[in-house]
Amino acid sequence: MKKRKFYGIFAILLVFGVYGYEYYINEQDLAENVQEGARVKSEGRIFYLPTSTTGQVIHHNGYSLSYSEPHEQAEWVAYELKKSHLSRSTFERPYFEVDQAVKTGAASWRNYKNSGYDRGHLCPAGDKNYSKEAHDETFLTSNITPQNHDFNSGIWNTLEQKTRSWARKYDGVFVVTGGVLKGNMKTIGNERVAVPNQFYKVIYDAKHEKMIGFLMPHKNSNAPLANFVVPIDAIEVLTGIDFFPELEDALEDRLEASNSPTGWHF
DNA sequence: CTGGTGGGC
DNA sequence: GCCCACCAG
Repeated sequence: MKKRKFYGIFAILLVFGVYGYEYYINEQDLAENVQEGARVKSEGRIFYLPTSTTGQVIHHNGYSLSYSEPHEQAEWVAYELKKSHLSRSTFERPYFEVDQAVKTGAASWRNYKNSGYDRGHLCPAGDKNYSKEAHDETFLTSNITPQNHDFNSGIWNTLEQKTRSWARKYDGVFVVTGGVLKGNMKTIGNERVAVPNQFYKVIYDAKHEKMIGFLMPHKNSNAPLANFVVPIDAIEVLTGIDFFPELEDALEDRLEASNSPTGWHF
């Protein structure tokens, strides 16, 4: 066997070996994620979900959500983004499916057809590329909200990518995200899916005990992400949701209202 | 990465 | 309903 050929085969085996190991590790992670009531037990840590203003909390394998029937979308979606979830591989986009776990009936994807709005993921598919099952689960309509394409593919996408980079840098983060379902909103489709005027994202770094919140108008912007940082409390007042109830008091004081919270590297 | 449309069977 | 090609920020 020639040396070049040997190294070629060796490289291929190495690549498959690494991906195989990551797949094995991720499957173990999924099995360890026990969900009970309003709590998610993850790696020995009890993670309290946000409060629900709608009374309809649903747990999927990769994320939980609180569904607002009047707005035909989730008021929040919450999940842990582990460092081990980050993956270079990707999966083919499946078709959107109505979430059968929503007892009041989740919105149909047809509301979005020719609406001029994207079917915008709340929990991004890009955060779930560690397995096809987890990836496809993000294509339930309960995880979707109407978004301007420029916003979705613009600054919102930038924030989602920054979140992934923080998960890599800080060894995982917890994420809660959604549209602000308040005030006068446009609707789309027969089921009148509300188009939020603002979107928020709350990110919690459990390892370093720090938290950051973003509030963005529903329009694209070229401004730096740091310009959209707000105190978590401001998002709570706006939405009526309590994020991370058991941690909030201790961390809230530490989070300054400034545009560059300590510890978060932009 | 984030998404869309149109055509064929 | 599903799959494919092709498109844009």
